[in-house]
Amino acid sequence: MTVTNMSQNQDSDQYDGRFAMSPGRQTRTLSRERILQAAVRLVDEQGLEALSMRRLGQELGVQAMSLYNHVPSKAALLYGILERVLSEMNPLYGPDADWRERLRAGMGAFRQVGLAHPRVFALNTRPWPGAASQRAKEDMQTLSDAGFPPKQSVFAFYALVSYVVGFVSRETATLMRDPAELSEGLLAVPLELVAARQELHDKFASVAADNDEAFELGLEAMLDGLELLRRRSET
Amino acid sequence: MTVTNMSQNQDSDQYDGRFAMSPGRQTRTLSRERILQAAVRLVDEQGLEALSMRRLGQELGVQAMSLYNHVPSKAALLYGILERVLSEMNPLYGPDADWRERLRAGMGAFRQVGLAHPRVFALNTRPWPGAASQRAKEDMQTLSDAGFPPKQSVFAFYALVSYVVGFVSRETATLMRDPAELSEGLLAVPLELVAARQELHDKFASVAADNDEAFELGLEAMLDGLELLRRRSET
DNA sequence: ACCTGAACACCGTTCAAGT
DNA sequence: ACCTGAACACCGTTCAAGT
Repeated sequence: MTVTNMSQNQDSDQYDGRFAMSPGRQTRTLSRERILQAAVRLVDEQGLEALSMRRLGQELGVQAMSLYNHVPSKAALLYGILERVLSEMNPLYGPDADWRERLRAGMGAFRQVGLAHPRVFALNTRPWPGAASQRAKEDMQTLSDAGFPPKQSVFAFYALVSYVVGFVSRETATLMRDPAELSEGLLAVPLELVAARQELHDKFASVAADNDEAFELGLEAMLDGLELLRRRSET
Repeated sequence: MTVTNMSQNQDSDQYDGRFAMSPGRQTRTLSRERILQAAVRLVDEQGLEALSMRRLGQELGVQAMSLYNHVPSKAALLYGILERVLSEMNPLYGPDADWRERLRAGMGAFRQVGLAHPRVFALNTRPWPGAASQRAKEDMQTLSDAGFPPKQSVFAFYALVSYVVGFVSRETATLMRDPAELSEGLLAVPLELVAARQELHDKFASVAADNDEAFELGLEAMLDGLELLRRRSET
């Protein structure tokens, strides 16, 4: 508001502009990495609706337009977020695990990243980025090695991954939904329906609670079903 | 701008405002029903991103703000769209169909509405509206009648519906995606990844094509797995 | 009761300009 | 090479005003 010149001499010791930098924390220089990191944090904390270029810039102590020097568009940013999050997948199984153990681990790892980043999970309808499609290839290979014919290896993988995607998308959607939001917020579900759902939920109170158990039941059922299929196609 | 009184007499015969009404087709009066109908059509044709209050108003030959006389918010509008589309579900099975046939029909009907309205399907992470949650109850009852213990009836239903949701959301997402959009449009998938995917797709060319077959394989596997479970819990 | 126009506080992105 | 400010063409929604 007062003097604005003398920008390039730094003889004054009190201020070098570093500290006067507005609410955001602009200390290190901007980079794709730093932007994605901040974006994931913002979405984790405030949800996808809260992510705008302006808001993200602010978070990084920078003008919105500066982001475009490192990221071509918001769409690319979203894709980068998905990529970053899915690359956290880390299925654990021993070297001599059978196909069921391997696929169980793979699907479990996928669910875990969903639970770790529930508000990011909605992005998963995009084509899978590198890390995830690498995982897909591995799993299909596992199925193939286990004796599934080529076509069935693909279909069996689709079957498992469809189940997990569906399960986790319901799970994360409910995790993110506080009851208040249900009736008036983003969703605007009519009130009588909220009541009806409440009733249905009370009815199965303890039941609906245990997502882990529900997840495993479905996963094991699918694995059992696929095992039947595998045996049937063994010569 | 000129005279503004004489509002309640209607002696002028030339114009009653009906024909001077701007590009849109404002013939019948506005109503929630008419709005939802236009909204579904707009989303079916142009996608969810194209649906804005202003655009929808224009489609109906009316100012955006007029919509708020019949619909409380855009969120409510979206929910209405989902409701309307999901109410099209119509599973067909004979009166003496067993649980597998019933569930197969139920899940098939769900997939069909997804295929009929691929661009609407993304809304399905919202809590299910009346028609769909009625269907859910029916299916859980079927499972219960077939001998599944109460808890397993719920979980088995979740398992099936999770599979279908996951499958159809991948299916509709790919249906909606033209290759051009992949690399530059909304998705902004990096080019080398597009190539990699192309390669993977070519590898399984004829395979990936047949979604119907893939869907049935997974569904039957799940049903088989659940049948094993059911038999196991029959005393 | 229903429709409108102007306004508010936002968006993503382009572009010319600064350093 | 990277950052900025102003501008453009949009958003959803409030509110006072018209009929």
